[in-house]
Amino acid sequence: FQMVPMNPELMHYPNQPHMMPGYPMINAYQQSYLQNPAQWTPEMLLCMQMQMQQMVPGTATNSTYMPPQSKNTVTPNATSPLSQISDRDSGNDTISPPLTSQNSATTPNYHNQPQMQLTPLQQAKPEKEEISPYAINNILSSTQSSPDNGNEADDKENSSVRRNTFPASSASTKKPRGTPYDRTNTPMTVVPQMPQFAPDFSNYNLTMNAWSEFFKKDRCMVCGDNSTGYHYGVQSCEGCKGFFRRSVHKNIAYVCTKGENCTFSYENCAANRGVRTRCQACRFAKCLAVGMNRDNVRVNKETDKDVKPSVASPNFEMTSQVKELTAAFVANMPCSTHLTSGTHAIGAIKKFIESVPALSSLLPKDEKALEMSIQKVMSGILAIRAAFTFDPITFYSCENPVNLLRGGIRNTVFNDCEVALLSGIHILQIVNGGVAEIFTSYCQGLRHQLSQTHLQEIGLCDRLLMRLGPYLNQ
Amino acid sequence: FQMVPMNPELMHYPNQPHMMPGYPMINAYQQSYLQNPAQWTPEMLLCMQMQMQQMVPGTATNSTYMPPQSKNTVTPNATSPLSQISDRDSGNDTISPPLTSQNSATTPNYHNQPQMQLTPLQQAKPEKEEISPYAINNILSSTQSSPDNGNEADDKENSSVRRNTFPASSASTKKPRGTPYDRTNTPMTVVPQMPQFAPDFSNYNLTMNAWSEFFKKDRCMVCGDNSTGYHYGVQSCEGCKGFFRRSVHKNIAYVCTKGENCTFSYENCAANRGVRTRCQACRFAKCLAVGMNRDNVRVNKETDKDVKPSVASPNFEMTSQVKELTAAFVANMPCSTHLTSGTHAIGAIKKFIESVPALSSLLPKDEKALEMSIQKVMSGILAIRAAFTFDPITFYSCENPVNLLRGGIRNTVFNDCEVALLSGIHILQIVNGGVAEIFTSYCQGLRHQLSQTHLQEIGLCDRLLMRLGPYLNQ
DNA sequence: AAACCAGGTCACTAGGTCAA
DNA sequence: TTGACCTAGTGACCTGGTTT
Ligand SMILES: [Zn+2]
Ligand SMILES: [Zn+2]
Ligand SMILES: [Zn+2]
Ligand SMILES: [Zn+2]
Repeated sequence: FQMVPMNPELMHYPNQPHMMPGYPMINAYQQSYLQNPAQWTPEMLLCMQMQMQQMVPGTATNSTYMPPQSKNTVTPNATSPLSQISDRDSGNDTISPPLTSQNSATTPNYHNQPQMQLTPLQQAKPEKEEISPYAINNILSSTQSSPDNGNEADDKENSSVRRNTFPASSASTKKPRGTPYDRTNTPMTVVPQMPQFAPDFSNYNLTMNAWSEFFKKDRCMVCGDNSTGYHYGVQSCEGCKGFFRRSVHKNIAYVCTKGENCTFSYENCAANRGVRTRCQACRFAKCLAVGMNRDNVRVNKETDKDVKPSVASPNFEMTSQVKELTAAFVANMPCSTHLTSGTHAIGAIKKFIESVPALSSLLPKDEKALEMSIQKVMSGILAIRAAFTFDPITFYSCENPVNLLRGGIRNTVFNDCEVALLSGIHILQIVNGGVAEIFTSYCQGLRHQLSQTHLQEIGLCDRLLMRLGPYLNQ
Repeated sequence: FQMVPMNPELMHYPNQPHMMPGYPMINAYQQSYLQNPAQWTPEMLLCMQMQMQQMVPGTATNSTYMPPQSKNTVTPNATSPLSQISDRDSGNDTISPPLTSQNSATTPNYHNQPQMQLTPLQQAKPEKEEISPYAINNILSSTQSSPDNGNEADDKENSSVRRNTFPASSASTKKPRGTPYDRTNTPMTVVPQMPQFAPDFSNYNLTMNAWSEFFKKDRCMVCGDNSTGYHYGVQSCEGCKGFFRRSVHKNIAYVCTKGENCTFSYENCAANRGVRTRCQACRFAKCLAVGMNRDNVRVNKETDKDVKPSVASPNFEMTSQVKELTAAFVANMPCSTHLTSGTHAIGAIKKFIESVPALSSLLPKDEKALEMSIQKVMSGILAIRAAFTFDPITFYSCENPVNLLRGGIRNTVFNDCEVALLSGIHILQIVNGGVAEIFTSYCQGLRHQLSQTHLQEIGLCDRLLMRLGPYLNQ
């Protein structure tokens, strides 16, 4: 594979997406999004991660370990780490002006970024040494900030004198613990200052390399920070892990005082690491929404017991029917899976239905009739997935129903249980009109679940239920 | 290492920088600066801190967190506590006899200062106990200072009796909270009154020791006070932290009405904690300039939706002196001109100086002596041009000074006013040692100007000023 | 025995307080 | 309005038990 040199004909900035062979497409929206770390949400990051993964194998989250509940592993592609990224420039905020104060009209100096010519599918060297599990510091440690003149290659710059920043303290690149916010003008700014696309895309390779490197790291499903593995069943960072543990231990019922008007609601609040500490209620709700499991928290101290569960009923118990449905969903088509084709989808749905007696008993036994029924419900199920999970469903165009489903909903990331319930309810509506007794049970389960995880959104359950069934099939 | 005794031959005060082995060089600007705490800016202090750090290891601010495994190498070099600072008179707002009441023209009594003979690289003792995070109280409480002879190891100094020379009322060492001004409304000097250089530098060691001790503490990037850690992303003191929080919460639109006369503005902002009329607009602007992050403030009240976020940019006006200088520069040797030869340069500089009475009055009237003086300043002026304009100065090789001037500066293109001021300041330093009143005016004008055009680069003015004068002529 | 994930630790920094 | 002091989280890092 040979890197194609930049062709000015290809540059359609900013209106047209920019394409490079071997790299995913970047359009104006994505670009502006990526260049503003303050707005990053884990949903968006995961979405782009997936794009990146398809184009640049090895970018995927290759965490081999899976939480015990859901062992079915995904990892579709072989993980081949790609080019070495020069995130030397990722931490260049040691010299850059604080971005926050006066970023009004300052044109970034694109050409001061170090020049690296890397092909996207290049082979990588092991890079094994001194990898900290706290991925933040991995980013940080690679930020011996580049000097102003990126042209001259001064790899040494070991003399601490050379640095341009003010605080003479030869700051250790480690982030101090317990500091939710980044420091300005220090190399320990956590959100890496990613290289930006030059207007003429002359630094496209460099930038995309940095991004694919960034996306190699697993993200916290709650706040989008670097995750340190699975905590309470969910990829999450140390902060969200500790926050969830403390909350459950103390049995705190947070109340978001803003409610519907809360400017800190999901998308603004707990959704990204810059503001995750602003509203505890929304953060905790998000924790639950992405599937953090209270049961994984070991509450064995009696000091924790005496505190009464106050407002929100923490001990929500799934009915056996909901449990059954969720288990079947997780076993056959969990949210973390990507359905790659129509055949794949049909097979998964079929197995899913067959594992739920309450559903399969309502469907025809005949193989061919069953297939027909599945065909009828599939489009809806795919739309649900596309709307409320990270599964991109690339093989099927369902834009309209997805828009219908997502309309007016703030947090559009649902967990396995919720998606399972939505799918089950949709199936029941289609094949049975919703008259079965199990239908009511599912609806109650969904309402209950949503009241836990989406406590902000009054009436969410009703809105969702009204959109399922025949509506989805047009 | 043996301390070299003071050699009167080395003292070229005030024209030449003062050098001592093991200590950084002090030039006229730095000296006058250090001796006037009312003018201290955090940029300048940090700049000198950096110098000090290079020469006196251990002066560095090593406040960074060290992970426990690397316990071995904290104090990499010998921290030299050097002399205890006797800033009794620093917190004198409550007790305050001496300097505040009649500090009109009192010559400081240099020889009453404690005599300490310490080598700059001396070993330090831990000095760990009872360190308050509110460093002001540390300064205040350190009035339990070491005895006069630093030679004898006074590890204990537990007796509160042995106190230092300065008149000490052993009153409560705690500073009352929230008192920017004392009750008599006189300027309060929380910034400690450092020992000053005697005219003959006979107390050089003592003074430098005190300074290196002073520079060990982290400084507030906004006002130069003792910082208590990072607040909103920036090393800052409790006062600036609280001020920033309140400002963001209330979303106040400050407006500076004073322009250049404002005491908290960029050019002479900062350490003037004692000045009665502290300008909120300029303080807030400075907070933003040094990188304080609005997003770190958790705003949860909607009390203030009405007030518009303000820019709070004070509009400055050039003083007549700066105007005069700039006009002369533009008329005779503007940046757009290329000086083509030495003769050309000399003629232009001569006409430039002659058009500025404030300069020409300081230079000899005699034609030949004037020529000599111009010869002395020309190399510096040419270096300034070569460094900061597009004039190539092909007829004169000045690579080293140009590199010195440009080092660490991002935007090295200055305008006419700035180059004129730099040239003027350089001339003053060379021919006059920087003692003329116009010198201060030019420095303020430059700071002022740079704060407008190079507002990204905090401390640029100080860095530039320290490089002018004798340094440029080697 | 290596990887992983519970709980725990404690330096660190938000907001709040209230005398001045 | 200010700012020295306070308290309540916060999260990078650790340790120990469990799984592979
Ligand atoms: Zn997180
Ligand atoms: Zn909220
Ligand atoms: Zn301050
Ligand atoms: Zn002002």
